Amino acid sequence: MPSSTTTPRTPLARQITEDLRRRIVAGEFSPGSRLPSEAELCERYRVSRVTVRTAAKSLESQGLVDIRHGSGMFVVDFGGQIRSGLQELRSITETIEELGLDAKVRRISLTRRQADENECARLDVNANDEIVAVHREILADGEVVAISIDAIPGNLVPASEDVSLGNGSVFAVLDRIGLTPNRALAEIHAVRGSDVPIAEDHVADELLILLDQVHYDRSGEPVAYSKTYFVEGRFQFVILRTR
Amino acid sequence: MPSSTTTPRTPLARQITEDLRRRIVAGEFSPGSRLPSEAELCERYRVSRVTVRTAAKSLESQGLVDIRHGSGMFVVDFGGQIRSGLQELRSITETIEELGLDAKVRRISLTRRQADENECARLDVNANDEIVAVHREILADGEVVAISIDAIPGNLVPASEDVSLGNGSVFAVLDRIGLTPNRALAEIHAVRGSDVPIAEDHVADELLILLDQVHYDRSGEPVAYSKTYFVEGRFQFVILRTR
DNA sequence: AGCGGCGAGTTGTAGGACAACTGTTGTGTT
DNA sequence: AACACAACAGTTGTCCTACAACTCGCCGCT
Repeated sequence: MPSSTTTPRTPLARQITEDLRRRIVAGEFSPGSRLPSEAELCERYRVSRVTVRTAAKSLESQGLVDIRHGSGMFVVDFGGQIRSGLQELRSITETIEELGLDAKVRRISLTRRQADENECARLDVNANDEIVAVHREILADGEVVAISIDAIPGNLVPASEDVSLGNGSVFAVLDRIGLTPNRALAEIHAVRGSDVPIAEDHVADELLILLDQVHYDRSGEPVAYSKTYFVEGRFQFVILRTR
Repeated sequence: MPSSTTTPRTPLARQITEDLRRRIVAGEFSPGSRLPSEAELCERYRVSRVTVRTAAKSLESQGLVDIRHGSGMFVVDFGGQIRSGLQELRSITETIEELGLDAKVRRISLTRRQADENECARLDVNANDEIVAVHREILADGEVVAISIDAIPGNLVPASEDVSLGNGSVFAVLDRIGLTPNRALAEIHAVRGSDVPIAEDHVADELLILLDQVHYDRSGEPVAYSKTYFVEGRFQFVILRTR
């Protein structure tokens, strides 16, 4: 491994993808309307058509736009409202705030302890290895919408970061220590409130959706294992399915 | 509208995307391994690099491969097994069969009736318009894994197709009448077996995951509204979340 | 009015060239 | 021997130009 690793700049195509995505979800282009042609976007961004096309294709496979041969690129129209989908890897609080709600996080506990059997398998660590476990409640407009358990291998997190783990986003901490997750494998399950290990009394009779996911960094190493229990009816999961 | 509309051929890039996808999920390239370089794929498929790159990018945004600048394209490794994700728009039976199970469909009923309030809103049809409703059970290896209700606006389906609707895939019928869905907006809910309208007795105590989705064709028109109830634990939902 | 073809505009594909990045290999220094 | 660094080959990212395929409205013809 080289001694000094300079981080490569973000590719142009990705920058343009992000910019267009922001503009679309911000409503700059109304649903159903046609976006500027590839040629126009080339001038606008001062890049080649290849780059614009790469960005466009990316948006298409995200389900945000529809590219029609010979006709143009159109903003997908889902009855007037665009919602944030589950397939994009973003923090829960971010998603809540994008819906215009007030997001709050309450830390319930933060402990360093031995990994259990399940966590060992998911995170690919040895039995008895230490992990940092954070239990939290996520509130939208003062109402509990989700309960989460995040587990990170202890050797990845310096003890100095422990305190900040419970406060802000787990993503932010992972970012800071250079372990940005760029994909996750998520299982979806339906569970009863009484089966949630850290549930409060008032959810015992509720149904919840469990998002059971392992986050991987760009090198393919698992960096976090999280179980997030969403209270049915208080948080709407949406998936854009394509093709 | 022109009198004769010839369907355009499928773009090369899409064909290559599909072929590579099949090869990858079939295990032709082992997880973590490097795929042939773009230049090699160009020769293999006899297409330009633009086309190969378009296909590659598509696979990347599906979460199947990881493209690394200066290094190559690698099959994403999720602990050794690649599973079919929920974000791809394919029939349930196809998905089951890809997992190596024996898929069967049992039609419970097929009726033409007035659309209810919910269906009107989702399908954007007028109250009292007729719809074709199909109730089915989907079995994997003889066990019921899902119960589905599919609703299609009656004016879209010639009565001659009614009989085939209950037997094969709903997708196949929609294909035949030129209404191939190319995207869907899906909500995910957790429900009790006792809340499933057409449930058998034996699922009353089970939990189910409801996939509540509207299918749109390429022109953006809703062509089908389906509610699919999956028995928790018998069908594993997986989502690949990226970036 | 209706039909049909033409043509401008747009996306899809081709081919060649160079820039940026990665991993390895080799070389020189300590 | 161990380490730092330069060179290099291989790969993906971007650019340019040109043409093919497709869509849709315009216009003239019947």
